[in-house]
Amino acid sequence: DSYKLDAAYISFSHFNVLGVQLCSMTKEDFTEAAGICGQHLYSILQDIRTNGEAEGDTEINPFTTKIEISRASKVPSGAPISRSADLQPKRMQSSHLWEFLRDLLLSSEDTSGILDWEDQEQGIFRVVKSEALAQMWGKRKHNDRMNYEKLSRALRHYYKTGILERVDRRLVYKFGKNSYGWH
DNA sequence: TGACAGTTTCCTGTTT
DNA sequence: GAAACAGGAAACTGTC
Repeated sequence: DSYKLDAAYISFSHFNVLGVQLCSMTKEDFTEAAGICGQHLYSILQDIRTNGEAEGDTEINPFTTKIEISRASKVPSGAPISRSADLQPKRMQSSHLWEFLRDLLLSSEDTSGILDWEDQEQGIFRVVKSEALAQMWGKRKHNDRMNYEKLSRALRHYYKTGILERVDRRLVYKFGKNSYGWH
């Protein structure tokens, strides 16, 4: 968001490295790994290395933070940077429930009042038709036994990870600090 | 093949 | 009484 880049076009799979390793990459290594955004990303990295944190950008980017937490911890220190033959960026269709809800809220298609924003600026939304929503989710996951009880249990797991925050109202949820893309 | 994240399923109890 | 919420526990599934 800060650099007006579409994260979907960045090959994050090639950056399973520590910060030290990242900063020691040559320009050729970096641009090869980063794909079509390589040149631009490399100049941003050089700027950060030279000037420290980008001016006015003291917040942690939740997207990159997510990558660090979920991927980097699995890579042993000093592991070589992967060199996949396929360096083309891939637009993955995520199957995560909260992203499904987010995309439904943001989509222009008619959701027949199944899910609605209460306050988009704060990320607060309401489930209007609980069972219909569960059926949509079940359809996405090819699971015809899905229901709202199970869906809501999955949503409650998000409270402890900060993807969602509690709203003490029935059928009302709020995106938390570790969610993104709904603003 | 094992570890892990993200659910899914089932359950008991509570609140609205 | 029904629907929704809360959260523990274990199983399952896809990815790395």
